[in-house]
Amino acid sequence: MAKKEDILLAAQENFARSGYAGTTMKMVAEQAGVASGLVFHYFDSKENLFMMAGSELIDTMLEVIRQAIADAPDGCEALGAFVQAYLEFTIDNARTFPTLLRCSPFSDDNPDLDRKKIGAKFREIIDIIESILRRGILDGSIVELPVAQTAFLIYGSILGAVRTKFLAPYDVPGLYGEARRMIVRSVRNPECDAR
Amino acid sequence: MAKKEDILLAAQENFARSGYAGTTMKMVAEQAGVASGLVFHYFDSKENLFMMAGSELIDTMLEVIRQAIADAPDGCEALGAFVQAYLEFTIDNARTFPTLLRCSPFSDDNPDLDRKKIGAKFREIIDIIESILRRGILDGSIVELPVAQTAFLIYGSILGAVRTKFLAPYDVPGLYGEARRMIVRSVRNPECDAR
Amino acid sequence: MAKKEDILLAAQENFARSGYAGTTMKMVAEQAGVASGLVFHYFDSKENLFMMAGSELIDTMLEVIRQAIADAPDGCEALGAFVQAYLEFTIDNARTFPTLLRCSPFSDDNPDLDRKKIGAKFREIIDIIESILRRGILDGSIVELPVAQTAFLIYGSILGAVRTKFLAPYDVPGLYGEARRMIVRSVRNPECDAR
Amino acid sequence: MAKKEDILLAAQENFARSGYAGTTMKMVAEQAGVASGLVFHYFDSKENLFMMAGSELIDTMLEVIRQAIADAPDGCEALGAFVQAYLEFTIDNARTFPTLLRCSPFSDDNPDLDRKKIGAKFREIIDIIESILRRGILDGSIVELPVAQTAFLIYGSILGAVRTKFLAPYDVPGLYGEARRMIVRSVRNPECDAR
DNA sequence: TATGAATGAGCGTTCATTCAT
DNA sequence: TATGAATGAACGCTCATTCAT
Repeated sequence: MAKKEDILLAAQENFARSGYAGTTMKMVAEQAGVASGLVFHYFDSKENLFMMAGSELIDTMLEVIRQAIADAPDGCEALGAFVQAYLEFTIDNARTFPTLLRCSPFSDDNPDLDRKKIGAKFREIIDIIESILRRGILDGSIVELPVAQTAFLIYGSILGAVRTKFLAPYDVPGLYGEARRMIVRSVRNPECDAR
Repeated sequence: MAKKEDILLAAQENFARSGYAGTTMKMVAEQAGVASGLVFHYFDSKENLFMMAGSELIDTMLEVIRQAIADAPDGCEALGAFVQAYLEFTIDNARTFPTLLRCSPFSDDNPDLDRKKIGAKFREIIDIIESILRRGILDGSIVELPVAQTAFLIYGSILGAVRTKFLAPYDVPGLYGEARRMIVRSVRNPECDAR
Repeated sequence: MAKKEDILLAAQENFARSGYAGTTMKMVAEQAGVASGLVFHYFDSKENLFMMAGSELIDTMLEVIRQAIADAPDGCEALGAFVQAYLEFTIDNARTFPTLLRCSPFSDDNPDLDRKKIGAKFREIIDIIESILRRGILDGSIVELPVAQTAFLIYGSILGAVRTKFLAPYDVPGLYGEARRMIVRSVRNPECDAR
Repeated sequence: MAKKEDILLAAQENFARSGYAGTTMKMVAEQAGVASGLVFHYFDSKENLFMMAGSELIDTMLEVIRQAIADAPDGCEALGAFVQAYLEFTIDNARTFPTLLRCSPFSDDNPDLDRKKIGAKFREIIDIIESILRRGILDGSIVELPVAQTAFLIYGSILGAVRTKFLAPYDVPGLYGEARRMIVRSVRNPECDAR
């Protein structure tokens, strides 16, 4: 049983480092310290292993995020807490997180992959942002705006920052802090006294 | 001569559709209507073909963008024009543009690829945004903010919108218009009367 | 397990018959009756397979030769035994032996090949000849001569005979017997009463 | 016309350096400073170019050798002159000579090559050695021995020395001088007072 | 004579997957 | 549960050769 978890962790690290095409089942098996056959025994196929690796990450992340926004006093603060929790999660899981980037529906890693199942989980993230926005509009901390589009754009902005940090070869100090500020600024109601 | 261009176009479309790993040299050759050897004759290797395909796209795009922002009256308007030109370019080149996403330094397509040369061209885009921001801060149309980080974040936001439109399986009507509005809103000086 | 040996034997025969460039991995796999992937599974690359094929041959040969010269009463007789054992080995292993010719450092088969490891084993052969010569000079059965150069020349003469027999399209009956006689004659001390 | 000679020289140097399989027609064309098509225009095929390159070399060498042995007083001296001329030729043409090794019927370079025509020219070399041996036996400077086999063995010994010098990674100072001495010693009539 | 664009068969190699043990 | 031998389709790439100009 422990070996199944070893394999999943090895997969997350390898997919994070080398992408889907750049990761071989043998690499995963070797890093996990098992025979390659066992990887198939537990995970059936490379595609499935990839999705399982991503699923486990996103489940963990959703839990962390839900806790982080639970106590926010208003929508605007909830949004700030959301962004912060998301960005912190990427840092706390720096060795595995890029797998989540790669298996997301916004990724360019491998367009042939069937992302239906995992797509639903990413949809949950968007839905959380939407509900935060709605709450903020209701309580006056966020300006009137189209929640559906804005939710996608906010998520896109977060991913933009994460991609810059994890994938691009540029060193941009203070990027994450500025990202949070900028996102909040782009939706906050100026007549509100928050933050 | 014409065949060289046929190959480049076929490459741009294939890389856009199927990604780096998902595109084979034979696919490119077939779509271009040439023997596979000719692709190597002109472009030496798959990696080089990929970079050439991206280079040609980004050169064209840079030219379009520079013209678009040339006549803007102030920094804030220039930023709006920049975003609009970028997004329009992705629509006008919908069949080839994703190649640019994939060869960018912010991509997760293939981490082993050497993006040095093309990275410099993407750096140019960031630099343009930076100069727009500086101009806007000077002329009062944009609030005081750290230009380096903000430039990256704005570019990340644009890419977020583009990824949502081109890669993700969600249909979000009006996304591009809202993206422009949101980006401008996140930096505009409210005391200014622009737009 | 048995398949690994099948592959090695098939490689030895193919490299012997067709040379390095003229042998394809598919030819080897087919003759061995396995899938081509298995050849790489066991031997990693064509170059490594070539070297392994040669190594196995030379190890076997060195053993045979060392036994053959063990009981010689003097240096001159030892040299005769050496030459005879070498030549007999080429006949007993006629279908595989040319591989040894081709992977030797004296070969013109493929100058790009890294012959370092196998070169050391060929060096052992030269060393054996040197020690035989020294012994013969000491016991008076061989004339005074520069052992280093002579060892190389004797080995070269043996190879000359072997090349004539295996590679050249000339039929020269009695070549091997005459080769042995001539080599011994070229170093024997005439004042000695041997043979 | 000069270009044809440029190509031939470039071929001789490339085949010498890289062998038959390791030399491409493009390499030859580039070194000769011509388009690849011209190589085919003059030489039809790679195999033919190889043979032409070898032929030109062997013709030149045969001429040199014939002159060298013309004035020898007896067979044994003629043999010494032959060996010396051969070895000197390899040094004077160090950059091209290995091509001759590679296209000889004693080579392991490429067993599929049709060496019929060039084989005849190498046969001439063997015949020269045979006639020298016969002359020496007649005039008493060389011991009674089977001329056919011995001619092959002497040529093999010479090639052994040349291979050691040109192909093998060993540095053996004085090898050529010792080769000549050893070859002569292996056939000279001791009752004769020569050299 | 001279060019180099164009062809396409064939190569070494990789790797997801299967399966006997 | 666990191994790793075994498969074979598919890939990037090479290069001798042809041919229109």
